[in-house]
Amino acid sequence: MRADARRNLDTLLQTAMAVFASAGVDAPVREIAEKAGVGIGTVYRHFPQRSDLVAAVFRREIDACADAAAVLSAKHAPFEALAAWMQRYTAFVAAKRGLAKALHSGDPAFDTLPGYFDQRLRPALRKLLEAATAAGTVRPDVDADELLGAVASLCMSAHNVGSGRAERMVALLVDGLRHGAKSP
Amino acid sequence: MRADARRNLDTLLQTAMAVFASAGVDAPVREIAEKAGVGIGTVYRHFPQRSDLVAAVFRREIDACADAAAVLSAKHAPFEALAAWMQRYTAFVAAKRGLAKALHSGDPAFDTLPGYFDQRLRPALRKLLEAATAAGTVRPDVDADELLGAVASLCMSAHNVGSGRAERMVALLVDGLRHGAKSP
DNA sequence: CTTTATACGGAACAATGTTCCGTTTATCAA
DNA sequence: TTGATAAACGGAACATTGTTCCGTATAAAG
Repeated sequence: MRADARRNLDTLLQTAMAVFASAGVDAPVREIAEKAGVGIGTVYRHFPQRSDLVAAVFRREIDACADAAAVLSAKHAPFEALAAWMQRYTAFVAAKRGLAKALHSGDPAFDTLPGYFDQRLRPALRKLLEAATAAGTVRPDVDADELLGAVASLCMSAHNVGSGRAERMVALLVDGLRHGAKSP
Repeated sequence: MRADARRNLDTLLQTAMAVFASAGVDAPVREIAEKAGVGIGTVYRHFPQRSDLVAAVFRREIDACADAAAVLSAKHAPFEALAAWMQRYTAFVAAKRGLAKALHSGDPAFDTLPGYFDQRLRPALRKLLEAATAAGTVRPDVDADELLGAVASLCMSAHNVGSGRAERMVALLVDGLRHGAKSP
C-alpha cells in the first residue's frame, strides 16, 4: 500500500470519527472529505459506499475500546482495571446512540458489526472479569455477556440522556460485582 | 375548502398510505404524487414537509383503528368485540414497524403522534374492556395501557417477524383475560 | 357569464450520494 | 539521479430526492 494512501486512510478515519461525533452519522461525505483535506474521490475509493465509512469508523472504535482492556489491565489492579474499563465501555455506548438507527437500517455494510462487537468486546471483558475473580475481588457468578447487555440497556434508555446518570448506574453495577467475592 | 382540493387531499392520503405500506415510509414524494395523479406542488401545499404527510397518514390510521372499536362493539358481544379489536390493533402495530424509526428521528412533525396515539386508542380499548368486564366475561383487574403496551412489545420484537406469531401471542393474551371473570 | 380567489402542475433549485477520468505522485529499476 | 509506470488523487459531472415558486387552470360567487 502506498504511503500517501495509508496516510489519507488514517486521517480520513480520524476526521470521520470526529465529524460523526459532533454532527451525527448523517454528516455529508463532502464535509468529511473537506475537513480531512482529501477529495471526494479518495473517500469513495477507500469506501465504495458511505455506509462502509460509517462501519469502518465503528469497527475502529470497537477496537479502541477492546484494546483499552489490555492497557488498563497492565496498569491497574484487577478490580480497578475492570471498573475503569466499564466506564470506558459506558462512554463508548453512550456516545453511539445514533448507531442503533444505522444498525437497523438494513444496509448490508452493517451486517457484520454486531458479530464484531461480540467478538472483540466479550473476550476483553471476560479477561478482566476472570482476573478480578482470580484475585478474589469480584464474585465468580457474573457473565460477560450479561454485563455488556446490562450496560447497553442502561445507556440506551431514553431516561438516561445527559448528566452522568448512566455512569452512576454503571458504577453501582460494578460495586455490586464485589459482593460475594472470595476476599473482600 | 374547494371541492377539488378536498378530493385531491383524500386521494393523496389514500395513495400515500398504500405506497408507504408497500414501499416503506421512505418512498419518494414524486412517486406518491404521480400515483395519486397530482402534481408535486399539490402535495407540498397540503403538507409543507414530507414528514407532515407521513404524520397525517399515521394519524388517519390511528383514527381508523380507534373507530373500529365502536363498530365492532355494535356488531358483536362484548368479549368478541374486544378480541376482534385486539387483532385489529395487532395488525396495525405490526404493519407499522417502520414507524419507530420515524418517531425517533427527531422531526417535530411527529412530536404529537405518541400523544394522539394514547388519546385515541386508550379510550377505545378502555370502553371495550369495561363493557366486557360489566358483562362478566373478562376479569376486572386489567389496565388498558398495559394491554396496549404488551401488544406493542409482542409485535415489535425482532423474533416475531412473519407467520402469525404475534397474532397467536395476542390471542393467548386475550384468552388470558377470561380468567377470573365474574361469569365464565 | 364574468370575476376572482383558490388550487394546480411541474419546472427549477438545493443538497447529497456516487461515478468517472484526466492529472499527480510514490515507488522502483536502471 | 532519472525515467517509467502503476497507484492514488481531486473534483467535475451525474443521479436522486426534498423543497420552492410561479404562470395557468378552475371552482365558486354574483
